[in-house]
Amino acid sequence: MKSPPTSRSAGNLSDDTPRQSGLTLWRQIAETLRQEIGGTGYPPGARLPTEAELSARFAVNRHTVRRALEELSRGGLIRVEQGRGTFVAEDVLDYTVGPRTRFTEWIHRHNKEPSGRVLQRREIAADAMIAAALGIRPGARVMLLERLGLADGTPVSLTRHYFPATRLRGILHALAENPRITDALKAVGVEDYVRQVTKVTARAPTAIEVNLLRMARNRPVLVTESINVDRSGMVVEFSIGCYPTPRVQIVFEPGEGPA
Amino acid sequence: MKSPPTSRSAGNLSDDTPRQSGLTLWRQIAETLRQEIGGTGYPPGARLPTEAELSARFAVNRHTVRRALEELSRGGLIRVEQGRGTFVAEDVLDYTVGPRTRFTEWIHRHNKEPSGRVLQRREIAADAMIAAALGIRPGARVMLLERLGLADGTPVSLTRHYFPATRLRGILHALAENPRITDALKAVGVEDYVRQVTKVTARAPTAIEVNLLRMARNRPVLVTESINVDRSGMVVEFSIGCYPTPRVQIVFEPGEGPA
DNA sequence: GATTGATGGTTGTCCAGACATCCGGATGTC
DNA sequence: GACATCCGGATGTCTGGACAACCATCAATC
Repeated sequence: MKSPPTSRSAGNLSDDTPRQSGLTLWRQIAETLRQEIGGTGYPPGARLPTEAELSARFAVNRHTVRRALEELSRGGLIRVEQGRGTFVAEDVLDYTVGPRTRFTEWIHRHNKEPSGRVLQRREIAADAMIAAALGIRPGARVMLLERLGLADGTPVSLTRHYFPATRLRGILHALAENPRITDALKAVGVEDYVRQVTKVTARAPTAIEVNLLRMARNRPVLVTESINVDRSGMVVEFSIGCYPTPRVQIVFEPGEGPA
Repeated sequence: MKSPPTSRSAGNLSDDTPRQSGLTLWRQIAETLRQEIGGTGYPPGARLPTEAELSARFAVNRHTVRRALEELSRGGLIRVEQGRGTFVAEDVLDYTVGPRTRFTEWIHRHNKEPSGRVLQRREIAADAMIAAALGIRPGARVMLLERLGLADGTPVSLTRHYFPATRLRGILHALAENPRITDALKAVGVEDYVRQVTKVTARAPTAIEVNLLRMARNRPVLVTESINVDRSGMVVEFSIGCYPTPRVQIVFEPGEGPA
């Protein structure tokens, strides 16, 4: 059907994109699609042609199209779903990290409805990392709360919160009754707390995270580690949060600051 | 040479890893390598076997090995270099973002020798984004400094700094004479300055960034945007920084803080 | 009416091969 | 000695094909 191995440095894509000699095919295809998506050719949420259709259009093998789609997917422009198709990604959600970051207010600020799903709530023994963050000895009792955060029903965060059980008597009960962490802490006597330190990294998501956050496997998650202290400086919480890019991006804004 | 299509749900990898039915081959291979790298089988910087050797060892096609390596590379565990081989990644460098973040001190804190390479230093007209950040009108004169930061000779940051030229008379000359930004600002009368806001995102790197930062194409860069103000609150600098993951990770630490 | 099963369409994985591109050392040349 | 060239080895790109896994829908069955 086609000429053999195809000396790839000449000729044209059957469609509009010329085969520039210096650039690989999949990059050219990715760039073409990127422009079409950016140029209102496809609105957010719209479905792209299938891989077979695209490979026919650009007159390349399906794998080459897949390479281009993977690139766009990693960049966050599209979302690929097995058995369904590929879709243009939705808008991003700024996550403003400050001394007083609260989930509910974050989502409300974006005119969306916050909700949450508790995945775990139980007592565990502190490992070395948790102990160091909370300033307690390894093995001490720690309350773990794992929560999936949603904005208008779509997942935007996956957070694990660790509370020092001995310091905060009754925190497990309080967490069971109060969906909001701020309320639960208030119930055990912590009127106010501020974020002391936040650490940000990016990495590939785990399978579980992909599932819960409903994100593509090949997009990075932003990972934050933060320590919250009360007004007296006592550590009341250590939390690790995962956020799907590019649905969420992190904005940091230092405020008046305590200590 | 091999049995046909190979019903992949049974049998063993020729080496040590069993073909668990539920897991894809490339994931199993990635996991095996991940453990071997983690378990001191390969120290940081060590070279892994070639793709051909690995595909022979696991008795799979070279493409399957490549898929596994790509995964590890995206996760930051290894670094793949065309024509040379694949290597175990080095340690990470914490980038502590605080009100008083200075490049030189950052690197010194890690017992490394800071150095830099100026890529651009010229006057430009402010576009909308820069103007908004600096609080000046679009089109106003702005001094641009683009710099590659190195620690012990390896690139760790790529930053673009924008200074309001009319406010900071003589800044171009000062920058030409002083390698350190802190010194240059001091030369034009800015004794001290603090970071007002920092924004963090992750995205795929551009080709230029891959080159300058000597990083893998398929690892994300952390992107920061920050605004620095002097003691009176006047904006003296707006900067955009790119940092290669996982060589660099960002730690935020709010300090005493001003305003 | 609800569950089950079949079917077609779509993305995901794996194989096999060919050639391009890049790196680095060896070799040859001036 | 300095420089250019060649060449083997390594990763990068592209093709072509086969099948697996998953999704949505519709038909058949209970």
